[in-house]
Amino acid sequence: MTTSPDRPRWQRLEAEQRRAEILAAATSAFAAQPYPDVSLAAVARDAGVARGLINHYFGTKRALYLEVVRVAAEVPQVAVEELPGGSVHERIDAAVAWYLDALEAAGTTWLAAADPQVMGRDRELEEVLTQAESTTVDRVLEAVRLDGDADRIEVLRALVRTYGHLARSAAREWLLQGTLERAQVHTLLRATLVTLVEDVVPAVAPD
Amino acid sequence: MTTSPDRPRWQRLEAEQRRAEILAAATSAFAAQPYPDVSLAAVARDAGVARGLINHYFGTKRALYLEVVRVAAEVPQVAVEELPGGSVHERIDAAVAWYLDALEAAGTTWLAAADPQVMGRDRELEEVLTQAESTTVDRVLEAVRLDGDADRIEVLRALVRTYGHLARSAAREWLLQGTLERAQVHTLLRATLVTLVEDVVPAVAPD
DNA sequence: GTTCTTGTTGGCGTGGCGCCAACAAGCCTC
DNA sequence: GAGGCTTGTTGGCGCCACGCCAACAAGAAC
Repeated sequence: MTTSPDRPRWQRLEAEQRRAEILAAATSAFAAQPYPDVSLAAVARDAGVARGLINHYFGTKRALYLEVVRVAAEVPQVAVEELPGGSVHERIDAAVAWYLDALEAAGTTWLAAADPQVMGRDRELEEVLTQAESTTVDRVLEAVRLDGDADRIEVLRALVRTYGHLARSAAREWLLQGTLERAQVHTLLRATLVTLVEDVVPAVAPD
Repeated sequence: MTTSPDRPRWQRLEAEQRRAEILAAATSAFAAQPYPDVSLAAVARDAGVARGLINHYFGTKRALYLEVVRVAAEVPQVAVEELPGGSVHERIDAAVAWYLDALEAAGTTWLAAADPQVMGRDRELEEVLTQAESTTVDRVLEAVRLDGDADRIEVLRALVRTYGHLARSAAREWLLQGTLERAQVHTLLRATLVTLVEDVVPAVAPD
């Protein structure tokens, strides 16, 4: 025998850590292939773990996927902490720079993972993304100093959500496709957000 | 026996028609549930057909899905035919109205099925959507009278693609979520497209 | 050293997908 | 109008992945 017989065949980790390792393996798996092509067996092999353990921690394959998306969607939020002072223009410029910094740091992982294969007609997934999105949206509203009564705030949120799609799309063109450069994306996001705040909002949802 | 014994047990259809029926059943199935929850057996039952026939026409489940997306993504393009004359502002306004008309007519089906969020790490699906998207993008470039050499055109296309995500997102807020009204969406799309053409493009990709 | 907790394993049962050979509906030919 | 031919259509077999569960053992507690 080359290995001593009393050497543990597997290591007992803290639940949280083992869970994190599985989640990491799953994240890269789901980032590399579409959902149905990802086999839990492969994820387990990659995480150095028995396949059944994945079910133990996450229950179902779908639940694991949702968890991956949930975590990935929250990545850029941690970077958004303190808000800069100054005029709205300055705050917008700083917020855009933040966003791009956060993306550059996080790598392309979240762009790949946080864009689910199927968003249509999937209440649960939609829920996860909407939830993760709403925090960021409110941050942006705060950054551009927009608020209002209950009716107005819903319209403002909707507008900012659409802007969010523009932003993510631009980030993809930059980081994944390479069709735009960072400076170009910055210009695009700054200009459109200024238009949104100064032209669209007054016309669409006046105080 | 209640049925005459020489009555055919099944009807022989033209390949194209049978294919269309299966595709219709699949479309509503994929619109109703996430991919892995859709069983070909259920689709076959819904289409009144043997399960094996689906494989005969589409090969694999994934190929069927891609076909559904492909068809759904092409819906709004048929409405974009003649371009209006006049100034760029007028053309933009008309193009936006077109787009909203087309969506209103097509119903919410394509928004659900051909979700623009569907991007990430899936080369084939990305291919399908990009392909369906490119025609529309070039139409928009034509509408706003933008063109240029090979280098510049790629940047312009990328910019318009990001705008497309904003537009689809706004359409969803309007038609699916009900958080925005048509007039508000119109204002948003007009203003941002004007900004894109008059501010962003000159700064990002000058002649 | 002994016991207890619980993280971890391995395999069984089930269900769905891909494939294929046989069947038959409807057209063509004589 | 009978027979043959094309090909749309069926039904079922084999395989693989997932969900579940009972047993195992690593490491802490005492």
